[in-house]
Amino acid sequence: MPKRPTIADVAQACGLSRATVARALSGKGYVENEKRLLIQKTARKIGYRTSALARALRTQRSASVGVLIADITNPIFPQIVKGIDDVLSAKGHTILLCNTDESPQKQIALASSLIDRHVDGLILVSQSLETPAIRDLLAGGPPCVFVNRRPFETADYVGPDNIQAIDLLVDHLAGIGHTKIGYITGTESSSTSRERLSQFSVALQRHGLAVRPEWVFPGDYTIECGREAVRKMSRLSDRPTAIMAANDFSALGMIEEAQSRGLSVPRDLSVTGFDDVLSFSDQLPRSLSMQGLTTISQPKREIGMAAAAMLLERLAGGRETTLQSVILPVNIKVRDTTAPPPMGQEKPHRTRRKRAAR
Amino acid sequence: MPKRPTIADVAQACGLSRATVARALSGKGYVENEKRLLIQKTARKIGYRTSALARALRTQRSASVGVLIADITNPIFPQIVKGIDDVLSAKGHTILLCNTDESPQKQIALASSLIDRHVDGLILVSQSLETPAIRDLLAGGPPCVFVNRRPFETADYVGPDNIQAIDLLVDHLAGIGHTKIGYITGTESSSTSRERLSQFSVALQRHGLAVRPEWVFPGDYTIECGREAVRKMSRLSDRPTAIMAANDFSALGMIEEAQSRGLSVPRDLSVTGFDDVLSFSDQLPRSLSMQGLTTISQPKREIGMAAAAMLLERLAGGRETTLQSVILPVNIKVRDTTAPPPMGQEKPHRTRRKRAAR
DNA sequence: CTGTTAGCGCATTCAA
DNA sequence: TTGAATGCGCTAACAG
Repeated sequence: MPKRPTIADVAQACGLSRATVARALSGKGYVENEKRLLIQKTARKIGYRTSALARALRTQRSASVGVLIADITNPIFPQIVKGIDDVLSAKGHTILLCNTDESPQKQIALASSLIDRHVDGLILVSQSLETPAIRDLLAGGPPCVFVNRRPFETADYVGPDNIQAIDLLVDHLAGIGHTKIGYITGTESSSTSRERLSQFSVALQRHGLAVRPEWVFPGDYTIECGREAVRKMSRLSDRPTAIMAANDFSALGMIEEAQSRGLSVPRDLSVTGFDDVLSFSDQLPRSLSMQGLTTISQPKREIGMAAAAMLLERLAGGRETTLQSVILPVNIKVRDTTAPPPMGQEKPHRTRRKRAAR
Repeated sequence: MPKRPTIADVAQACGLSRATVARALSGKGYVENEKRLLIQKTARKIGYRTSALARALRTQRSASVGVLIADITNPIFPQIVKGIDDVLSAKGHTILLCNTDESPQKQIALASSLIDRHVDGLILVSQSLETPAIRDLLAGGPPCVFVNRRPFETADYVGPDNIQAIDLLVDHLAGIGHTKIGYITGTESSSTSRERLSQFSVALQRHGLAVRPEWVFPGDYTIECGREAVRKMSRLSDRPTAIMAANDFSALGMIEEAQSRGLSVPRDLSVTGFDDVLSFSDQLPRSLSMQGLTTISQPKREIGMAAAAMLLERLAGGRETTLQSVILPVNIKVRDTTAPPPMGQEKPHRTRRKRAAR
């Protein structure tokens, strides 16, 4: 393994001092033009590559940022990462991407590792931060921006507008006549999940409806929890005519279980999702994609870009900059899994008022 | 921004020398047990974190490996990355993941950046390496393992068994009676794509069939190229009864365009894909997922794990270890898009011989 | 067992 | 404009 050339090697090859070479290569400081050219040429010739390690050690800046994601396998995350990547690489930062697998242990191990590597900043996507250990760690670490889940109020944050999202869904369902609306939650620990649930209640009230606790099914973003919810529901004597799921996977599970029990979606039961995970299907005709799921589509790439931009700002401005919070608007995709409730059971009625655009 | 504590700080707080502290913290070398405990405690107290930067600079090992992927947005890659991550993080390596977006410029920029950061190794997933620049760069860089595409023979490589895959597909189609089989290629520059195409020809011959150049449609892994292929095909007087696509997206494009022209898939035209991108749909009943695509499923996670394991071996053994190549077996998923050819046009016939399992 | 010393490769001050 | 000298934080001899 041939040792890689250093500044000293270039300097020697040129008969100049290391300092001069360093200046020539970094572009900072005065160097006679002719020598600069010579230096650059020989550097290239002998295959010199500047060591980001040594530079970072010296300058205390690594030009890298760490990104923690909860599950690389979930289709919404790559899109967010792409957004982050697009703005960060444009500014010369390298992103170190790590997958925490929703595990607090991995979370702390990876965050430590990134901090040890002197990342200039951290972007935490959908991290729950349940343990105090991780919070202490972050407190002593570089600036960090939270995406999708906000562990505490005083933190830079970017996320979709959950309030608006729930409103859109409830308005849609109530608008086509549903009065008996259920809900499947996400995991307890997710701030996002709590926020959505609480807005669910608010939105229902706006339509003169109340939350029925037995129609709120605990979930965890999996297909299985959707199935389970339908099983539970079918044991009830008074059943909802529509159920909103915390994400698309739960919604798919519901649809499956409902169908296997002879319930037709949306005729007997309307179902909504969240995330629009199968969004590539927009490129295909309806006939080809699976039954179109009525769902909320979040601006994934924009969320990533906003988070990256926020971090850059913080990196430039230091700790003093005031805390920020960017909430991005979402869209509802009304497709095939929602319809008016079964006749004779509910009468369609008009929405009391159209909610103002936000 | 409070400067982060260094070994010197811990040493001072303990009234010991830096060397002793270093030994205590790294666990190497002799340190009196009592002092070791004291050191560890104070280190924790003042929030000391060892600088991976300085250590890497000193030891010339960064305990990190760079992973380049072609498109983080394509569902097959996250799975591969997960496999890589699983074995690498278990060994204490951090993975630096970068997205080249299929762009040669990004590819070279990112590879440079990773090498500059002294990654111990590189895993290149589906990278084309068209430019000599990148090949020179890699030649001077750390050990690297190629996944899915192999730029040259003398390289560590992990990938799916393309030969077997094509055989499975052709055997399946020929087995149900097709004699007129077409093909949509992937991008020219991909070794994988070339390998598959060449095996396509071999497999056809084995069934006594010949490749018809006008039935080989150039493609680029997109939905659109699938549509285009069907358009071209429909201008032909003598048409294939089955077309194999280089990946699932092209296959979807074909199905769409075929249907919009009033052709029924699979009654009038059989279609196969490659990758099994919608594999999560296996968890759902057929009725819910989109029309089940007959396709090849590769062991994505295993591919990632094998690549990581190979790199680790190379890191341990040095350059001397003999070059390796791991080819992993694939599966065919026969679903709803393939059926015997239209009657009267082709007669079902028996496969000449069953190909031995590989 | 512990401390002293000397770099890893680079950026940066200060003199020349 | 250039060169000599210093140190970022750590590890690895080596000497005590």
